[in-house]
Amino acid sequence: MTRRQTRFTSFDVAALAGVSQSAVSRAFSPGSSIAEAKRQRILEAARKLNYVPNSIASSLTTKRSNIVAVVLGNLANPFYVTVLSTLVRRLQAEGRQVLTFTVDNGAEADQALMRVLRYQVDGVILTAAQLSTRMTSICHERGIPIVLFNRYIPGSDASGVRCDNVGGGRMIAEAFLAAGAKRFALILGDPRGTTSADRARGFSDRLVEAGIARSEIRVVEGHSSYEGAYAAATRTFQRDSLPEAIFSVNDIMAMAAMDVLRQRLSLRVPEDVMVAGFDDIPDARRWPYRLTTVRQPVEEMVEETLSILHLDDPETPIEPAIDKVIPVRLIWRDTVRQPSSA
Amino acid sequence: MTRRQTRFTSFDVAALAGVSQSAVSRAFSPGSSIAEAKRQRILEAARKLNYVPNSIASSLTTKRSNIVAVVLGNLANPFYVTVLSTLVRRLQAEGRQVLTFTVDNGAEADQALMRVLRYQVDGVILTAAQLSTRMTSICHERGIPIVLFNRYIPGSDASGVRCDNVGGGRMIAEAFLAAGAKRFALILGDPRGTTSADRARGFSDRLVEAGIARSEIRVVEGHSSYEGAYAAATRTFQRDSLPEAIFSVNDIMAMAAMDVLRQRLSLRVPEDVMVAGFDDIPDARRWPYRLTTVRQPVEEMVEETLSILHLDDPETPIEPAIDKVIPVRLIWRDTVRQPSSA
DNA sequence: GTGAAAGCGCTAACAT
DNA sequence: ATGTTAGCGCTTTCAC
Repeated sequence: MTRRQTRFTSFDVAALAGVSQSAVSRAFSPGSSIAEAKRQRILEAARKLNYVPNSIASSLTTKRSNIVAVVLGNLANPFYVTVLSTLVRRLQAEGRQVLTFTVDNGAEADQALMRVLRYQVDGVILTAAQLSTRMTSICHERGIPIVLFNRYIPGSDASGVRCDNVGGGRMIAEAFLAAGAKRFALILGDPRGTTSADRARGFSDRLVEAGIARSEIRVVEGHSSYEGAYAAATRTFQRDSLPEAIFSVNDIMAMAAMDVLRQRLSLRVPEDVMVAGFDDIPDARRWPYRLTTVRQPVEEMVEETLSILHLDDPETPIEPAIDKVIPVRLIWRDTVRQPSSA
Repeated sequence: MTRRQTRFTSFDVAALAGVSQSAVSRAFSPGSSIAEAKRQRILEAARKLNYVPNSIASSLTTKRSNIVAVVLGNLANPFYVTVLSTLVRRLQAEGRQVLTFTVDNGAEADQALMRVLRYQVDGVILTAAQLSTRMTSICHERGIPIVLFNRYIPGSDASGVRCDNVGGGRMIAEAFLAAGAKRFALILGDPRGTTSADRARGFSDRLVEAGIARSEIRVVEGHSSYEGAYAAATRTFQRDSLPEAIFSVNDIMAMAAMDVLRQRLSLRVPEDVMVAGFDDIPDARRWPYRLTTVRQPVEEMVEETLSILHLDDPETPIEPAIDKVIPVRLIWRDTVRQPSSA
């Protein structure tokens, strides 16, 4: 089987249907003025030739590709899998394509972006990566809107959508406080990301407000991954010096902590140690975790992201950086003792 | 901030560098004949203007987009997350982009493909979806290679890469047999896919060869998802009529079965009931599952897929449908009793 | 090695 | 409503 060199073009269809080439173009552009009968004839001819318009060619003239780039950190954290699949489903539904990129967690996305820009993408959604301000201005110069998903870059003029990370951290602190905890541990994620830092800050600040000394909050670097947190928890937690409550800035690390507690130290959660996470990923909702956590409203965040992108009306000037913060809520499950009053 | 209408083109760079436009093109095409000094001067000018070549325009002439389409079922099964991320990493490394598509599990990918074809993609990788033979011939007509990942379409002339599903099913049967099991259950996945059917067939055939009556193999529809399998297992398995060994055609459903067994029926695995899966997803490797399973060699399967795609030399005629089957191996963990001899 | 010029397959004025 | 024409930003002969 050899490859045919040239696929059919609108000229071929035009010839077959006995019309002009521009008529073919119109037949495939919703809302353009063409007689319905003629359009049908053209569509018929197109079907015979298995013709579909060449988007590459049309992008060249319209300067719109209908492609959106999504830049992700690694997919080891199920939360970002949910984000990606929500984004893909949503964008596909409105007839757009998704160009997927991964960059190492916390690495600069500049290089990836540079490559993406060649494709005249209509917009960029960036999650889990750093971005230089030079890069954001390059995008702006070209009129490519870019929105940061669940992170912000201090001092940057890029828009972003995120959930209330600080508020979520506070909620966990309050839950622990209500359960009477006095000694805490805090498992941190990616040190370069604002997300982890914000959640940690909300948590610590609330504790300090309640009169807890900072020295009563042990800080552990979990590196945002199950493995990283598992190793760190194994090193840090010993039967003789245990915190009463552990807050992990994401669910995947909270699961690792629970595994260490229960499997290696034969401790019970929440009776011996309480644990809480952040994200509300599917895995942590189920037995044996049933994790108390803060839910990120992914659907809503995605809608908000898309609305900031303004994919429909590219003429809209890119808005001055907006920073949309979406409220979160606490999901009570089984890993934090709940005061009976609640 | 308003959007500038036109980004810089090779003409702008040429003007700034005092050369012809074609020189600029050459400066960005590795291996084209241009004096090194001149190329540097051009690159310098390009940097000043933040110029990057427009891939859309170049695709129009070269007929190659450097884009590969990946069509996936839903991402709820972590195995496909691994596949996607391996594919993305690998393709990115060689300078290609990935256009990601999802279609409902088992649904036809025809429509998605039609859309993808507009983008002159250099190749298509299809996982977890059905495809009409009409569609494969349309791709072939256009010289777009397509490879089926972990599935095949009987009677189709599309190439495919898959692991030895039948062989893997047999391995599990043998493991169960060696442990002395006599009554079995088999949790099926997507009824429209060949993958689930092949694994099930290998399993059943081996048992029958060993003298087990087909009536001793209870078949359960798990619909390929955790939730589906959890519901089915809850309905099917009761304390008074239990199989001795359960084979689930994928890990995610095996995890669901274990959860039902242990949490709802208070049974022990493997002491009371043995369980085995297929895929070897990260989650199932860990406590509390430690699942005995068949590992799919994803990296190898991806390499094979890419090599069949022949992205580098598009002139190569598309090979007659090749059906590459990669051997698998059994990963012994804790959910199947292991004869001490082994 | 380098520049001029002819497309690639479309869309968008512009006529009619 | 329809056809004609001029690009979109590149790559690629083809001369020189």
